Amino acid sequence: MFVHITTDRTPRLNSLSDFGITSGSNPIVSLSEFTYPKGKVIYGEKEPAEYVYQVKAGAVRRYKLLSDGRRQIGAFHLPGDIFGLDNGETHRFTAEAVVKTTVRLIKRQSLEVVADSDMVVSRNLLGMTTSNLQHAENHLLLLGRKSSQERVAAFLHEMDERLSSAEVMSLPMTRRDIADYLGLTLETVSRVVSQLRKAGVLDFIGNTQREITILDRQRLASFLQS
Amino acid sequence: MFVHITTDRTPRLNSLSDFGITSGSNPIVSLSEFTYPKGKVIYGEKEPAEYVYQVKAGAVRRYKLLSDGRRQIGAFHLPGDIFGLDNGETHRFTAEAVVKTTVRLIKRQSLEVVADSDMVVSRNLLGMTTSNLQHAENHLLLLGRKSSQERVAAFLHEMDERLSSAEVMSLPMTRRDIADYLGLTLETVSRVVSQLRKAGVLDFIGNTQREITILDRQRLASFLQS
DNA sequence: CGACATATTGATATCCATCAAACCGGGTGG
DNA sequence: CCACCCGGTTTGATGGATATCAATATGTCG
Repeated sequence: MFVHITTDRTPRLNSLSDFGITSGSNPIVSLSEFTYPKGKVIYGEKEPAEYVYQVKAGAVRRYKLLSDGRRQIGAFHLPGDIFGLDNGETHRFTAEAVVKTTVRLIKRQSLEVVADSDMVVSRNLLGMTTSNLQHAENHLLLLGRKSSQERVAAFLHEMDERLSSAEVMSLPMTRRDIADYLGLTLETVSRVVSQLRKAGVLDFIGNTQREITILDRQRLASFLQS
Repeated sequence: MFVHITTDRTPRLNSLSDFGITSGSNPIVSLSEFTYPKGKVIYGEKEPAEYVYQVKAGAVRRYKLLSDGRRQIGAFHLPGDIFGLDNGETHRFTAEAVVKTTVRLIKRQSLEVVADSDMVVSRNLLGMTTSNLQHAENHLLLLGRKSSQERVAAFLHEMDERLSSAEVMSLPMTRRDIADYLGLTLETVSRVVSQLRKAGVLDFIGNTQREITILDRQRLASFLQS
């Protein structure tokens, strides 16, 4: 269906460790790079899992859809993150570029071949899968039992840790994306953000609603509930 | 904190394959059995992950708690299921016996030692972790985006597949357990079950509300939404 | 049988969704 | 450079699904 490796791809020879995977023997495997425009599907749910990806620049959302269009985003992937490692023949999510995004990719099969003989790589795959699981498990608690305030606070806290450089975080995703990650509507997300702003917990920077500073991490954390 | 291996434990020598794990060399590792009464904690969140468990008889709930008591059950484990495989030093959930439950257990460390040299075992660990992840991913969609009817239908569908023997399924868990699995209240679960009963989709058997027959799988599936 | 846990059902409240309008910022083209 | 458009956001008014509170019914276990 989706041929994501098109004409302008730039194949490179590289090492697994550049992909964030340490290897005992550190063999050379082929890596390539590709850039997707904003909104482009990188792979679709149930498509054969041919590649594993690492975000080089930009952001990716990974989601499931119900037949009537309801969407649940399972995770956002930011620079450095690896995604698409489904340990199976097909992808269980759709992956889409949130903004213009450059990824590096590696053939799943080549990774598996190495893993079969290299215990270090094999352990790495298990480790990555485990951290995906851990993230999903925490998200279950959020989706099943937390209030809208707690959800938004948790999201901001997560993003603050992951992409805040120098006091300001620039959210690549829309309110709708955030809502679909948190199991809310975009209006509810917007209202809670406004509340937090009025409460002096955060503020917008300059003239955009995507650039946010956390003014009071202490108080933000107090909305978290653990 | 919790010493779950007490006096009456029955250590046995056994093979990994009896634990549902195939191994290339199939070495002998020690397995023991233990029985927990209804409601007993098997291990607590953040406790060191010393053992991996397999349900022999009974049922287990695995959950996280918020400080104010809100509970999210991540999974139920039924006979044959393996749980407690957290691939890390500590457990990320609390595990509790839903009813009187017998488990077999294996030292995590011994499993890891084998996995380090046996690629087949190693792949098995990855496979189990992946299926946990897959279950969690589907549950994210349910918790984030499905209606109470869809949730209860999905639960009944899951249980029908997993523990229905000969037309009748006997649910070991209470309405509260089901609610905490589905991110609902026990009253809402009860109401939806009543609806489904009035609609002729299911019925109670004999004189209990825990023994259920699905009368119309077709119609149950129509509540599922995919 | 009695007592306690669990389940059902009803009445009401609450949080969040939905519907709707206005606003804002960025880009485009006259 | 301004006017307009368009995607995204905010804010308001209202509704609805599910939570909460409460009473009754059912089931279980000593």
